[in-house]
Amino acid sequence: MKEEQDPIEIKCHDCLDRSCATAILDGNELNKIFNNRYISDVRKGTNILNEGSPTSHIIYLRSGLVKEYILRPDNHEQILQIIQPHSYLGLTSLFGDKINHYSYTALTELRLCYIDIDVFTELVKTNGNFAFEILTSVGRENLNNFHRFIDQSHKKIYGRIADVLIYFSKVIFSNKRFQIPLTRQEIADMVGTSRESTGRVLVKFTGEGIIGLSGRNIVINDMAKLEKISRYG
Amino acid sequence: MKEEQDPIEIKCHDCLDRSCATAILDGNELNKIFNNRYISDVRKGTNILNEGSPTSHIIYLRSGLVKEYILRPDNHEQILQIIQPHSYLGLTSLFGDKINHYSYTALTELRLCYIDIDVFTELVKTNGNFAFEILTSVGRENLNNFHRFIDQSHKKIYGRIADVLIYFSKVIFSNKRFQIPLTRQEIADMVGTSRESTGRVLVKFTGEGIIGLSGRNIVINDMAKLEKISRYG
DNA sequence: TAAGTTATGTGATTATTATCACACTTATAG
DNA sequence: CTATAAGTGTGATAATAATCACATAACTTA
Repeated sequence: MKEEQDPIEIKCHDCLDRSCATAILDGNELNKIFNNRYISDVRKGTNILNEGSPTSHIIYLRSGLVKEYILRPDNHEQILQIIQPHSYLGLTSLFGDKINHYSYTALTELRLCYIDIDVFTELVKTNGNFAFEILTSVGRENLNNFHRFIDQSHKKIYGRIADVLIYFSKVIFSNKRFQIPLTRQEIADMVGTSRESTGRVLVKFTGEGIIGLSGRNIVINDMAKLEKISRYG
Repeated sequence: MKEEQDPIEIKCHDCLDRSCATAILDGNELNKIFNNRYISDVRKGTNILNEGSPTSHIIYLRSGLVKEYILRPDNHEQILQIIQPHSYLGLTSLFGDKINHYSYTALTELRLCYIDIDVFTELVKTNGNFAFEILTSVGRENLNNFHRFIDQSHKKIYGRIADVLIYFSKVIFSNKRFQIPLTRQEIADMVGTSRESTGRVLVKFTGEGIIGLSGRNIVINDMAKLEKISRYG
């Protein structure tokens, strides 16, 4: 945990990474968060939360990428989503039984803010507009995840892998050229196939000139074709 | 729409079907709902909402069973969940873009309460505790659906069908003997397989004495075995 | 830099399930 | 109560992807 780049004087109010929802809070409320948060920088590969553990803090992701997953009975991971900066980790779990239902691991270096759960809950309960904002973002996130899942459930692996490539290119990196922060096994874990099948599909796409591939470095040469595969493959 | 059994004099406050969340509302707030709701009785097979339509009301399910589904590009339905009495339809969709993301069809006769969306939203925004309650139930519902989906995504059809049977027996009917309110095709639509495969599995289960089957009438003879299939099949 | 670990690629085989074609049964509407 | 539609069961075949077994490559770390 290093705080040099974020000296204690920078209050939540002035934080460049603050979430949209906090725009609704007044100075007083923001101070409540400020006085009950701590910043943590963690490195790639760090396990942040495990499913089944009690929720003591809301974790806000200021920078970096996180994978959200569950461990299946056969010891395979099922990756639910890649979480981007300016999101809260595990909000959904929070309002139920205060148990984390998913696990979180850092895919890159991260900067996190831990906010005390009671303070956060208090804000939700006393500020209906804030609650509404949080509701909206939880709802939207759920909808996205759900749709991705449903979508995939009736696609063949070609379509599923195409989806992952499009997702990273468009949503995460906004670039046709990117370095995917996942192993082949993890890509497989996202779409529910085997490592071998995943590799085979990537090699096939490369052979057909749809993508360029070198280890984890990927270039999408023919987005139109990839989208077609996503739809009909 | 018949209202004989529910004369206009019965206010929300005295409604036997009212939701848990409304326990948080005071008399004044309940009256706001009362003055902006209407009751509708619909029969089996009625389409209540279509995905893509704008959300004008919150619909509260007082009695009956509803299927929530989306239409996939290949014109097959994907059933997301069977909704039981005392739930709101489409809450998740509500807080985002005010567009219904799922379709709803009555599996049995229903009694519904339509509540004006603006009135409902107002209550959420002005009563943080109510918001919190709604958040909690949305969160829980999402979690359940999500887990069911993830669970199924790595199971073979035997396990999936077993899940459906267990679900109806335990969750919906609390009985080992029940009449499933779905066609074979709809069971298939719940678990993402084909009608034929679904039928074959049911016949196989019957042959092994795990269930008794006569049309839509089902008895679970060997719950332990069914649960084993759900886990390892 | 060497040794060990982790990640990846590839072929052969097998398991699982979709699909097609058709017979048969049960509802539903006039 | 009959005609039409909707729902269901069954066998044969084909498509899809998992699994296994092994070779190779790329990272770690002492």
